[in-house]
Amino acid sequence: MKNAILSELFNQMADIMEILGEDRFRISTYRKVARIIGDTPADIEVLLATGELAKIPGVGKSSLAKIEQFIKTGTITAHKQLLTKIPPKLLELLAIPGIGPKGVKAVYEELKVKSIADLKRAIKAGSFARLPGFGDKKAAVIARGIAFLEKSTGRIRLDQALEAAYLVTDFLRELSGTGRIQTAGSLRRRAETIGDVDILVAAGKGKQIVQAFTGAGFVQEVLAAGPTKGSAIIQTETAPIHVDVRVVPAESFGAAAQYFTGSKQHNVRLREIAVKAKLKLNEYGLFKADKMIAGPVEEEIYQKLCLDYIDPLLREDRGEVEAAKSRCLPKLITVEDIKADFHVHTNASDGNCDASDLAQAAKDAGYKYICITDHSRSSAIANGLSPERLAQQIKQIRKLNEKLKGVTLLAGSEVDILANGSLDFDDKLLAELDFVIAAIHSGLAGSREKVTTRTLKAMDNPYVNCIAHPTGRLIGQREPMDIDIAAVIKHAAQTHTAFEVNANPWRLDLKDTHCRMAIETGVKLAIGTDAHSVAGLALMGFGVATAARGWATKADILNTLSVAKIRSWLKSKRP
DNA sequence: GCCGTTTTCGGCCCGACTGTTTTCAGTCG
Repeated sequence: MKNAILSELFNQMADIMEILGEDRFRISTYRKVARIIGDTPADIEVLLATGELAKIPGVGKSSLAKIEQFIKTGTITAHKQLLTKIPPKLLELLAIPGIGPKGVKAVYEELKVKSIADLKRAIKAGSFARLPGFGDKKAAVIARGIAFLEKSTGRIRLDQALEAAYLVTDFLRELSGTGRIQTAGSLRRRAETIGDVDILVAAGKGKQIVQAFTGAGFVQEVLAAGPTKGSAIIQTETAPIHVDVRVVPAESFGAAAQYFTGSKQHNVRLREIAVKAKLKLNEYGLFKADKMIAGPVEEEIYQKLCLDYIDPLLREDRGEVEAAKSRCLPKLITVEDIKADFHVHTNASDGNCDASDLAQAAKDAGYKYICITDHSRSSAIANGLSPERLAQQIKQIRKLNEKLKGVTLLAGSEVDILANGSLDFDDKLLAELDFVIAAIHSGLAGSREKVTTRTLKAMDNPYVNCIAHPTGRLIGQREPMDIDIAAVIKHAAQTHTAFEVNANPWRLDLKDTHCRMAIETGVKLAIGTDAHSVAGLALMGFGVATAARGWATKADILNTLSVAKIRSWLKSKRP
């Protein structure tokens, strides 16, 4: 699949054009095309061949020609030509917080800086600060930016961002004079990774609130502190995290929540609609001439723009604005709809509690059933169960069920898909189980053909109900397998196999766009926390949010079925 | 480069904060 590299090439062309100071609208067109290609789960080659690509708004003749040239030849002439105009390493400077295209252009032309290493030397030698328009303070900002870039791994996981958000919101709540507090930005949208944490607070005295925040004990470094915005690096248990606190007047709280939740692209769409209706939309409200017609309440912004309210989870400019206009947004899955967890481990394999603990915890969470899915024998590191131990566990679970009231344990297994696509247990044993999830745990770096074939073959087994973490990625740590996602989704629909949405914030696998593709193909999703402890069950919300970001409704999610209905759904695949 | 319910040419979303300024450009979100 060439989507990622192609998206990168368009972004790179935009970067270079920015440094060269070319027309900004032209540049934003390149960025838009990059985003469209990067966002789509479908293979760009297929989209091009079927003519679908040409139909996407924003992709015009010129972009289409470049994409076609890349598919045919592996390069884009325009990209190559742009690359001759600047040293390629110069582009890495754009990642430094505090320096943008104009700054990069200046240090390149005036100081012959060609890389981050060059820039560091120029700052140290003092030549950077002597450039017109720059100075000692700017030099210090950039030096800090480079240090931050070098030590940070980039974006953080959802659980880390939430930890920071709780820390700061709890602090703000204790201050006098603060009203409503709302998390915004990519965290509110539950994007899979978070750049920085945005928190809104309604209050009159902005400067005081900002000063209190930037002076708090958890603040490591203050980046900015004005009358409405404070920006700081804060120290959490897991990582240093960039947090922005914005103070807004109560009458603008809804507009600010809308504005700062984004995404950027979603907001652009909304402001375009506003402009066409001769209105102005900003973080203070929606205005007709100078009169505010919406502001305190977020829902009213959408209402006054003649749109249905769009859930933050959908605000990515992936068709939600059109759907809101034509009143056909999906009714998204919520945690309240969830009646089960499909993926948990006990101390029989690598978990730290037993099945009865999990049953009680599931009941406490308001679930009707929970599926015990310990590892199979090939996952030796995880103390995977032998056939004998699994048979034993099934008996135990049946016995435990006789005593349980209000909650049911389903006997399951997370069965390894072996190198040749066969399963770790034979069919006779699998037939004893209520729910079988198959998973690849080894050979994840295998070829596209190999990992795809393994998964396809596993789905052919009549006892496999679900594929766990289908792409195998670990966010920020391990790339997904090079699997043909379109092919496996199609086969899942044909074989009546569900796909897992692994709720662990390290995984979120399937991811949002793949969830959407599965749903559109008619594949059911089973959300599993992959919990190894009672506390792990609480990760469910991340999985629900990921599915909802893929436009999932209650009907798409197996976790919403009653025990009776899930049993009958599971039987329908069996011989 | 893209697009069209005022347009096939002339537009294309909005504001805060900072630093180096003497009224604003650059960067960021």
